[in-house]
Amino acid sequence: MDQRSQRKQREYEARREEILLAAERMFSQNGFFKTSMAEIAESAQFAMGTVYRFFKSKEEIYISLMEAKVEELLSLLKGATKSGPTAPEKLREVIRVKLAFADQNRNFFRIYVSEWSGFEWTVKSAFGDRVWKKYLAQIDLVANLIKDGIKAKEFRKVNPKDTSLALHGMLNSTIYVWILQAGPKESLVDKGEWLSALFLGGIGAAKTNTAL
Amino acid sequence: MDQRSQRKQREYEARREEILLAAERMFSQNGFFKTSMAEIAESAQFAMGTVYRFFKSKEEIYISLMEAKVEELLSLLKGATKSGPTAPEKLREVIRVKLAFADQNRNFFRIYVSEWSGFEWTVKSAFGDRVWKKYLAQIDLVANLIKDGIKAKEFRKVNPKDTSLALHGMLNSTIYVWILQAGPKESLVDKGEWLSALFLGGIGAAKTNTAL
DNA sequence: CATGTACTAGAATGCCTATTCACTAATTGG
DNA sequence: CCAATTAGTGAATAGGCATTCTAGTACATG
Repeated sequence: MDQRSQRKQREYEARREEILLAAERMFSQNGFFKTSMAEIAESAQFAMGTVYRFFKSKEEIYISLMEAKVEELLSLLKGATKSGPTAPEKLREVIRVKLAFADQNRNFFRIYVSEWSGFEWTVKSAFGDRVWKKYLAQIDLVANLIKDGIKAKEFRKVNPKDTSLALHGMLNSTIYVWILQAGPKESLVDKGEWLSALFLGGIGAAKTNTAL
Repeated sequence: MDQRSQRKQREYEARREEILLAAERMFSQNGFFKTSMAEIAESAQFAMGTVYRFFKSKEEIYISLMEAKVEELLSLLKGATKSGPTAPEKLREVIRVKLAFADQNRNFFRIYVSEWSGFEWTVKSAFGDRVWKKYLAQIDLVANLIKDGIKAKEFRKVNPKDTSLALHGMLNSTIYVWILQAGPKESLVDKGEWLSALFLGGIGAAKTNTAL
């Protein structure tokens, strides 16, 4: 009996997951508005009525999707900020982790980067708000890392939050164009090294910056 | 007779312009999909039918809007790349110009940054394609500047295109968050200096990079 | 078995909104 | 001042799509 209901529970989750995966596929192809519930249902191999047993609305699907992934990324990044001994090393790990995640989750990132801000229309809803806050949490996380680095004199004095923001922008645009253009050959993660170098040392021709 | 038709011409343009302005207002508030033709018409103080005398479709309004602005920005940037004597100085000017433009065109930038890529759904149409190309032209413009700087040993050896892309990402995310959060007090352009410094010298604590 | 319960299905509903249309008002040239 | 052309109007049309509803099916329970 308990066994039974456990299995049920698992199956329920599995189905829910399948719907989310299907939704991710469709959203990443056509964006939120141009994806219809019929398409999601079909792609998940369920009837529309069934989809509605798992999610109250199309928006809820979308938000669930975003929230789960953003959370996952956030926790990965948290791990990264605890990796190496010095701030620069931690930072490099952060960059690597984000790129690797993007590599692994192209569909999601397509949505994420292209609509991350397109929240205009959702931000008001309590859910969208939560996702947005988690995005800001990522920025803050790295901002703190930078702050520590400054204290340790590993970084020069900059505004941590602005700097973190700039870094994320750098990464996002790199990721986005990579997703749009790259075949599976080029590795995104490979760009991590030089992005780190760029961020740490800048583009200037000065005597090699040894902060690395 | 000729005089008359000139005046007509001018008035026609003026009305068209008003519609575009109204559309910009609405799109920047609610995005493309959540803005209805009725709203645009009302905001422009015309009837819907009239709007359709000027534009074939909602999409055409949107694209016209984007195209005009992107073009303007592109030509401003072109000017900037011809400003100072050295590449780093030109680069600083590029950054300043883009920030100033964003400052002046907040509504547009709200759309631009949040949907720049959201072209998923339009990119196929010939128009959207043109806009996208002009965006890439901006990237290339700066990439060339960087290439020149490398030749002149003012910059270290980097991949110009990737670097340009990273710079634009940095700027875009900075701009976007500024638009979302700032009251009119803080000046966006003021951030130009340190963004230049960040990009040229990085965040590392090394001996001051004198490329500036 | 008989009966209730949980799932699944996909057609029907109802709303929303881009676009068109039949009409009125203005302008123009003679 | 009068056709005739052009500009402007907003209600009607039409199609799309999120959501709901009714009905059928498997499965569990007693």
